[in-house]
Amino acid sequence: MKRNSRLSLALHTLGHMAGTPDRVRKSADIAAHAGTNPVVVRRVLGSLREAGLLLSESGHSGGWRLARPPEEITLADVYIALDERLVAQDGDATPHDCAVAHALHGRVSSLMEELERTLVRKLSETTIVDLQEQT
Amino acid sequence: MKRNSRLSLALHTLGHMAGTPDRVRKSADIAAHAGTNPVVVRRVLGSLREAGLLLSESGHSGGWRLARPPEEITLADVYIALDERLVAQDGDATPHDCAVAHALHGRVSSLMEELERTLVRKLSETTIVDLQEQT
DNA sequence: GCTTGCGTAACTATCTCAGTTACTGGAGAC
DNA sequence: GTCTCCAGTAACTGAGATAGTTACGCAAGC
Repeated sequence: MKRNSRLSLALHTLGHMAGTPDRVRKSADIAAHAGTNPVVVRRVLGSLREAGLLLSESGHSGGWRLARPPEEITLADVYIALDERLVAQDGDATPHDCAVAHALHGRVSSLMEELERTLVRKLSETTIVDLQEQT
Repeated sequence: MKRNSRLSLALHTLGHMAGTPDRVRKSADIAAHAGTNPVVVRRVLGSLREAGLLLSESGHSGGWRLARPPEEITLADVYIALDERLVAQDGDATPHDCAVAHALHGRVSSLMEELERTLVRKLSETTIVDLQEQT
């Protein structure tokens, strides 16, 4: 897998779960389907559990399942749960006593924040159920 | 310096150049002001020269200066010249014969591309002259 | 021809992040 | 009770990206 795979892995898995919400899935099976490692799956899905999107259980017949109806889980929920930033933030927060640096930081960072808000808003318009259908 | 510093370095430098367009600057001076290395400066500004935004000269009284009036250089020009992607692209281009992966990729990547276009459009509304003034 | 500054290659140092190994502990099967 | 299955987690490894650094060549003035 490559970069930004956490969000892809999470959404891909939830997309499948939305199709058969009652089925309990093991991290090993999820990993095999996604071409990655069970530990990676547990790490990523663990974040979603902390956010209240998933439930996990140990032992025989244990595994992962949705914590609430799939139509109540949006892509934004997942994005936020993973604390992703697909829009780069202006990292130049160095306290530079330079007017140009200030003006630059102000303009760029406010622009990036606006884009970030737009992204979340757009993501919230799609639920994981929508991932079943072809666009 | 930290991440995404190439764009910051470029814009910061051009912002100063917009203030005194006739002054020729050495990469060593620029590097000192930006807290980085002359070679890094030459690398970044070299991309801007290739894009026709800057001119550079060797030897005594050599250095860097704008290739055209500062009011004709927008932040988008710089962004594009550096081939930056502040909006992440959906890297999951793996040909997965999985309907969910397909639906996911389609929705997310089109969203990201739209954001990218919005970013460039917004950046093109600001010239490096505007970096002089406080917002 | 000496100095100055860019151009560039090559190497190093960090940083991030996925992948991996190994172990713990809980929950059901038997 | 214990055995097996599976999640939880810590710790390490490896790959990739990128800034920083060193070194050297070349061009332009003095």
